[in-house]
Amino acid sequence: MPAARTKRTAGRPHQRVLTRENITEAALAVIGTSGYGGFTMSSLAGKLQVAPSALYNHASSKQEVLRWIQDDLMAKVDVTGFTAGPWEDAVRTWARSYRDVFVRHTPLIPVIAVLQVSGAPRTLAMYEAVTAGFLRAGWQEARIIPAIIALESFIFGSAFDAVAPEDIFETGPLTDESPRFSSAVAAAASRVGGQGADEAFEAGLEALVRGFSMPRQKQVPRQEEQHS
Amino acid sequence: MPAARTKRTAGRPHQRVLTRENITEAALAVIGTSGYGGFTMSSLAGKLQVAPSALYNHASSKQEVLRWIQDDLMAKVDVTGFTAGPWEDAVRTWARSYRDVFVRHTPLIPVIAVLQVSGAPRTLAMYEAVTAGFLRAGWQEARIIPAIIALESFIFGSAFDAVAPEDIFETGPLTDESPRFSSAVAAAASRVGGQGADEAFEAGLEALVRGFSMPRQKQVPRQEEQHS
DNA sequence: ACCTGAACACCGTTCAAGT
DNA sequence: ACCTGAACACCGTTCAAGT
Repeated sequence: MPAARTKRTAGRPHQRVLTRENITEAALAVIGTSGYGGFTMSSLAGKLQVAPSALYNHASSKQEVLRWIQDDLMAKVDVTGFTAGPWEDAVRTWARSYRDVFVRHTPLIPVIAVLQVSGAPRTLAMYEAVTAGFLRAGWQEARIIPAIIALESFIFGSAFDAVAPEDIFETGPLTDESPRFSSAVAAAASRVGGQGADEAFEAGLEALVRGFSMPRQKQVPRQEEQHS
Repeated sequence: MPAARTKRTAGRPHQRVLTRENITEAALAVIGTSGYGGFTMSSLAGKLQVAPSALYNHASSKQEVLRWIQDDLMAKVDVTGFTAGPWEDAVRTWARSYRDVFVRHTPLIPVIAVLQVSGAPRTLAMYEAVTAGFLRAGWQEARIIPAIIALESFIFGSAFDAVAPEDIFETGPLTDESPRFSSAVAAAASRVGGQGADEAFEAGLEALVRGFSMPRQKQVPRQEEQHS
């Protein structure tokens, strides 16, 4: 790594260190090694080898840096399923990758919920791809946004759940006071397969996909052919 | 024996100020007026008219106070539907009140996700009531916990969504780059009814209820009639 | 046993001063 | 134009000293 860090890098034009891209990249590096607890403006500045105050010439606040990270991560969400194949499969692929991306970034979820899409191009691109897939599957236009929001709510909540300790439902000394719940926890834990959070996510995803793909009418329908 | 005023004295027993109940109550008062941004150990101590350091004789950390609040709020969630009537209605009542309670307390959601039920008696009582309702509806025991977790994930995510500004989906100058999404946003916004978040919540809740109440046809052996 | 006040080790952010 | 270093107004938490 060359000592002279800013000026003339092998004939290339002058490169600035503190760009949005560099800051975002450095932030992700800090978070990757130290987590969000270790992500401070000071640690970020240290990674970039500048004084903390220098960051404020390029980002208006730590919150803005978090928004940059958020939009960056959104590009990693897999929307390829929405261009071909059944809607159900596309939603499953999208939802799983969406959750996987944000499981490691749960502190961003409160940021996402407030994020204005107008300033987040990659987030917007994701929504466009998802909407296109819903239209392609024949969805009525006015129903698409509520459905996307509902799916996202489930995905964000599931990301939180995925980082919870495995034993949060162990009732310990209070088992006698919650016999049915304790028994249900034991029954769920004894099943094979991976983590409890994954099973819950898959169960909920399946319920949502089925619930949304059912013909809508007021009564709970009898079992019926859902889609060709 | 000198005036032992600590316990069991006739007349007016000495009342301690800094009990778990008092601290929780004061914390809720501070949050009610100043929000979570204004909720600090200092402001909490001010409300109780003690020095901040005094709190640490009764709570090990701010995080513990947050856990107390969380368990306190859980008692407000309506589980009455699970004792009588159809499972679908009980879930709807429960989910709506659960979301309503935590919409004003979204900063607690990361706390809840990690909360050990063994130290949260009211949280445990809620789970016991919900589990009893699922059993009453004929649910297979091993499926109950994943379904509850999935519903909770949706509820927590929806609580975040409910506090988002209404215009987060306005595409502004980027409308041309996301024509289908922008059009869908406009179509959803033009509908009657309350807020977009409420419509999304109801749509997702309905999908989940339907999806979970459908007979499962795929991998699992046949299931008995769940509800009459 | 429980409270006070000072202190500690941090935060994010601002700003005059430099180049 | 952009960085530095000091400073500001906070945090949560600890602890010796008091009663």
